[in-house]
Amino acid sequence: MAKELNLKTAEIEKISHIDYFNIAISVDCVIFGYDNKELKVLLIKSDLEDFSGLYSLLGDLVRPDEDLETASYRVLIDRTGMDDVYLEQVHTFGSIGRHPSGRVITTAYYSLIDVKHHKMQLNHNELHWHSVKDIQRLAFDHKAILDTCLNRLRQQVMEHPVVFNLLPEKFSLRELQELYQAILDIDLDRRNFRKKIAIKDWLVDLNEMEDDVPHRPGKLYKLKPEFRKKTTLQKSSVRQADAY
Amino acid sequence: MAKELNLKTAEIEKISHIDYFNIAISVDCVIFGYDNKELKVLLIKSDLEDFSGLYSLLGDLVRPDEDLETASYRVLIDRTGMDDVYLEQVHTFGSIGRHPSGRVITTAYYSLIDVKHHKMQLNHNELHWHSVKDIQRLAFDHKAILDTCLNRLRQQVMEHPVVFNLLPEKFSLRELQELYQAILDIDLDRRNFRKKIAIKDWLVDLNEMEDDVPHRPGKLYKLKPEFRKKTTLQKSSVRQADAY
DNA sequence: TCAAAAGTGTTGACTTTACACCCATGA
DNA sequence: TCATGGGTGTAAAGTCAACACTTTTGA
Repeated sequence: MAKELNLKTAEIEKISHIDYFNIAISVDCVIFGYDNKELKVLLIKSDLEDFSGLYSLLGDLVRPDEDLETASYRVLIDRTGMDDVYLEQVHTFGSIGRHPSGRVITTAYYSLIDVKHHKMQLNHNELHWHSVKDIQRLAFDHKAILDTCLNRLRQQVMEHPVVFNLLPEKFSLRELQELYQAILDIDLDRRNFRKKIAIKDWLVDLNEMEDDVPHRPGKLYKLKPEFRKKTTLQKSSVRQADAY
Repeated sequence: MAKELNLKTAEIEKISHIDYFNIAISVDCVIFGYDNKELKVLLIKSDLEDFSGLYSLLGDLVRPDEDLETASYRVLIDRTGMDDVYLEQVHTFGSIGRHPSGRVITTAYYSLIDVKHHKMQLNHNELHWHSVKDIQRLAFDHKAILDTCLNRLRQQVMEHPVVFNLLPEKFSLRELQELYQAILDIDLDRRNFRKKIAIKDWLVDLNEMEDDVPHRPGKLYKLKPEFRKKTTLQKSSVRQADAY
């Protein structure tokens, strides 16, 4: 049994490739945003007949001359106009039957963007922000992809300063706490939350105040620049190894 | 700019696929073992000229009619003879230049096997166990893949009962502690370690003793069957979403 | 003056770490 | 009888969770 299956990586160059190039590879981006105290995700109406009425994530086939990350980054730029974006690979979904038109393996990324950013503009009328909590079904296996990415995001948020990519540059601690609550779908104690954030030492006090609230304004903060970490695009795959 | 790049997932079926099938997809398996108080990984000598003298991970191209997991599982069975194996996807490496013979995107899995298992047999004379600590360079980007997988394993180990896949069915607490120490590359306090393991309630006391040690024998334990979790093969990609 | 949120500390419960002695076995 | 590891508990430090009152502002 082992014999006929025994095909070494090192022999790739020696075999006929033909049979192996019947698989397409795509990227799908779970683009998270935050608005109105809710975690959102950017979806587009599927125009595949198999999924009529359903929404899907944003993705595209990977071109032979671009990295996976370049491809996801391209999708992001195309769809949102944003070009300095947090992007993280999560998982690759490769079931045989996952795409009705043929064999397509997809690598899922999630990204975090500020929906109010001045560069932000949706390029398609069927492109909309949806509340993550309300999503029941999506086209393809995109619901599973969304769930996987949401779980990964939840893992990250208390350990790493990533959620700031969802906020405008200046924000109050209340806004930050509401964001955490939206992502984790739990309530947090205000005093404990503030203590925890203070200990991390991620923030700079801007000595400015909110000015658009109908109650006592809070102080404004921003993320310390050294914690800003957007895409890993500029670096090689070795960088990916360091990411943990 | 957005126009010419604007290729929707949903349009895959409408375009000519030709250009997109110039990418091959492979899996690479970081097969961890444990022997002689050291964490090992199974490597094969590369027979690509570009990497002469270097070792590489075990991998293979994915066939158009098999899932990613099926492909890794096939590599595992072919190379080790083992057919009930812990397997977990870690990351997909897709840099343009990562493979000298062409564009190959690879999804990395790590797996944990008992090197002393009776079914275990290496099918190739250039296939050997290497101490993870001693590995400096590997062919392709395999060192980065190994590092990424090792980091993932280290993350998993204290939270989830996975390391038992590296041990024979019966083991002593000393063996278990030595294994954790080998994986994490740190020393652990014996009393604290035993307390921590006791709290997790993963183990069954077999009421048996070690009988091959030159000192006072320790009790033998096994993992409670409900924590045995090998491959996710039998389930669909939805399962992958649950994995977090 | 009311409503809303800002801002702020302490206590008790729990978790984590550091640490040492006697015991059982085989050589 | 010696060497090796088995087996066990406690105290101190640190972390986490629960909880309430006064202040500031805008309406």
